[in-house]
Amino acid sequence: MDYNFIEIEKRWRDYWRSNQTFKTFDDITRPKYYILDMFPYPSGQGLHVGHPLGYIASDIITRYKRLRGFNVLHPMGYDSFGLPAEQYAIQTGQHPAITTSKNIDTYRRQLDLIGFSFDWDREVRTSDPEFYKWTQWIFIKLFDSWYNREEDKAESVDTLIEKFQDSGSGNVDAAASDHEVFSAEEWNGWSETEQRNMLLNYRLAYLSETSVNWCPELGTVLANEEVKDGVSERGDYPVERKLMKQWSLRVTAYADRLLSGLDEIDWTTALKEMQRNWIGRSEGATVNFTIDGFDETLEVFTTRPDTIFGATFMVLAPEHEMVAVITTNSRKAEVDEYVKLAMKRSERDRMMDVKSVSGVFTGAYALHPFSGDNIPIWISDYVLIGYGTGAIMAVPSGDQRDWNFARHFELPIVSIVSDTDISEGANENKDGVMINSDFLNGMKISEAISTIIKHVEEDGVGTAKINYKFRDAVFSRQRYWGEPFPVYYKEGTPYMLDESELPLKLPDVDKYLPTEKGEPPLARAKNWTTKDGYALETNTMPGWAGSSWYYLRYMDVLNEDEFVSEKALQYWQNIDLYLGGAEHATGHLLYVRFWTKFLYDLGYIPFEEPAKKLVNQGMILGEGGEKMSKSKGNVINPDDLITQYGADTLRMYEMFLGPLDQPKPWDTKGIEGVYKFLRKFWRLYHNEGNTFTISEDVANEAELRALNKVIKKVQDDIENLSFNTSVSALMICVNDLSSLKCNKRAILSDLVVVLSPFAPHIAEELWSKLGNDSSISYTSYPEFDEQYLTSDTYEYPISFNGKTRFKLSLPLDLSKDEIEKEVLANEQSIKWLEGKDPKKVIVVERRIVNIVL
RNA sequence: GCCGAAGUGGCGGAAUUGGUAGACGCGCACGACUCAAAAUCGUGUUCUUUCGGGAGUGAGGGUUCGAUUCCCUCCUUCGGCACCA
Repeated sequence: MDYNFIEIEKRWRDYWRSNQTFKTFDDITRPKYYILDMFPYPSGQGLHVGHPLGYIASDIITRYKRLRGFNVLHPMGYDSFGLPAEQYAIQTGQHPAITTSKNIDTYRRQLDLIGFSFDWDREVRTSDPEFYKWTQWIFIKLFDSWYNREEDKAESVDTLIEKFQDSGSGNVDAAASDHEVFSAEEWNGWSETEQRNMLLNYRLAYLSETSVNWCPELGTVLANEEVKDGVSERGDYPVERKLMKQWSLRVTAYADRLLSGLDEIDWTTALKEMQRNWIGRSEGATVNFTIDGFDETLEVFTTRPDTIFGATFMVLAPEHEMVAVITTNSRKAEVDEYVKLAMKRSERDRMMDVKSVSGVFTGAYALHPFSGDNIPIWISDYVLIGYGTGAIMAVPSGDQRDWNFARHFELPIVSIVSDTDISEGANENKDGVMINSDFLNGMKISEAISTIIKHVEEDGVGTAKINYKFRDAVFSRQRYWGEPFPVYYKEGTPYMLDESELPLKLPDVDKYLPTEKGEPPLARAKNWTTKDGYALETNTMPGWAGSSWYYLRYMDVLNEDEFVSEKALQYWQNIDLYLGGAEHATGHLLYVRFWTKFLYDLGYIPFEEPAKKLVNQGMILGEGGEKMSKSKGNVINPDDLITQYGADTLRMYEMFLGPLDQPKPWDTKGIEGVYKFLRKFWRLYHNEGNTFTISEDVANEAELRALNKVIKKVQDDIENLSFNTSVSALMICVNDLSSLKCNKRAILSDLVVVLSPFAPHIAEELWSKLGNDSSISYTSYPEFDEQYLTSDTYEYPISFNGKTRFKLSLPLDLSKDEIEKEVLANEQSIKWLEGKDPKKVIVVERRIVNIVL
């Protein structure tokens, strides 16, 4: 075999390892570039060809940037806590740490085979106590912080306690679960437990009884983004709503900054839109309706307060706390039954069945704050407890869902906008002027909105309000294989461990299952208490805890005193380019932004966004165009391809398949083309006998043109992440040089550098054969010479009425008139002119000549 | 239903600011080398044609000397969200 990739690739893998070629230092004399791949969860299946796609792209950029003189941070690690290892542990009794470490070894072996230039000395594993020590540390910081809305940043709870001590809660503007007004005297009179319980309303990590997504099959709660179509993302098990005491993170405090920050970063519009939709900001107002015969009021949120005179009934979510209070005796049986039914229905059923209208009248009436009319209060599951206040004022003329409900139960529909037909459906557009609306009559809708808000606020019945769709993130999991919380309980009140006691390591348990009483697996651990005998938290953190800050740890992975040093942060800053799958749009990528902003607020890091630029690589599909999966049996393993063709071929072929960010089907046959290219490349440097043969002759014009073209094309393409076209450009260049029979050092020495980011093993081999002693990785990318990219003639396409008919080579220094004259005088033009006079001749220099007849 | 991305040969795809549509590769066909095969090399390959041409970038319209590229309407596929008041 002429090009012996097996031998070559092994040689350079060994060389890179023994010479620590890719070890990265904090060299402040050179500009930095931080490029990161989303780290993988090390599953038992190992890698398929889809996984390394992003890693190959990032490795090409890394190697290119090194050639450009950048000090590149390009690390890799493992998101090594997670459900599959735990499920396996439940089945086999094997400790998840053992399975995980075995899987990591497989991943590492596979990654090494592909020739990535990671600095493995900086590897992180989220399940390593030396790593999760700092995850726990950040959790403590979250617990010890509150969000000061006046300053628009997180602060230590000490400042909040001071405010409470000095002047109570009245003047505090905080992100809170439940903001009660109390005086300094009241605060100072409370016991420590009472004070701490009150503070939980403000802490950024807090314990509360919340309605959660409970998955009985997995035995744990799930975050909203871990639930898809009412079933768990992992395993497709049904999910139900359940009230449980859970740790949550107050991510909603950052809603506005998470939104506005999107304008500052170079992420795809699709991804930004997903985050915007997920956060779901909407402007409107809350309005309080008094309930006939009760002291309590019903608060509703509406984005269309202008439609208030069209409100002919109210609807509460079945779970709403007022339902039990206001229901009249005569309606009680029916309401109870409806509530019971609604609670029993799974999320999934509820979603499946959005069309049908159902609901029950409570027997109670609210008073319209302006008209004073009695309006009936109904309950229905089309109103969600989790959004707004869990109650709405129903305006059937303006909202289709309310209209459907009104029609079904024969409730009145009052038109409130002029010239609208509401006989067949609600009018949801915002044209026209208000009617039947008392003091709003005659106003346009935008004017009516601001007017009514003013009224509502003056009358003290409501206030302008911004509402968000997304909720605080539930942060507890009833699982074993996750970070233990650094939390213990004194009489039911949570306390944080001292930092000196971190990491709080995962204890051993006899089984990885919940206890008979239904407690999480950690409750099985012996002596799961503090030194003083206080019970430790038995929940663990969710999978996304470690990934919310891991990118910081790479900068300073061995630091035992801090999660990352200021010095490392000052040099490396945030990620210049982050590559990963779009499936993390509303999970990881929202939380990592949240933690980054939080750490910024506390002054621990000097930037507010984790990644300046982010690219989603498209999925590689099976040969038939469907997702690759074990169950479909269409998984392509990179190891086999590397054995058959070599890693350099695999790398180039994955790039050649198509644009990085688009999904594309795998076609194993196509890899031959890239393999042939590398062999042809090899032969440029070798004679028929496969002996390295290089000429010292001076390069000619044609050879220099081919070389300079590829130098420019590849550098432009890498900057634009257009790797498929740079592979083409390299193929064209090699085809040209082969026809020119070029084996001159003057050309081939630069060419191998251009190829090296893509196919590093063969490049190193030829580089060393060219007589270089050190790795090609740290040489310089060649500069192209403009003079070989331009020419003094241009082959003009000559078109008639926009259709190209022939080509004519003309000197570039001709004027437009001269070009026109030349073209019209040409004998082929005469034929196409058919004796007619051209109406117009368009000459675009260096582009085209178009003759209009 | 709403939001986002994308539709180009038999296939993956190229055409970076409106200027030669189909680069590069796969596949296919034919040829060279060979006893033969593999490998390699060469030639051809959008469709159609009466060999002059004609048509052609999801469909239909528009702007323009000129549109894969810009505008409008629609269709399809993929991804996300989904009773969000």
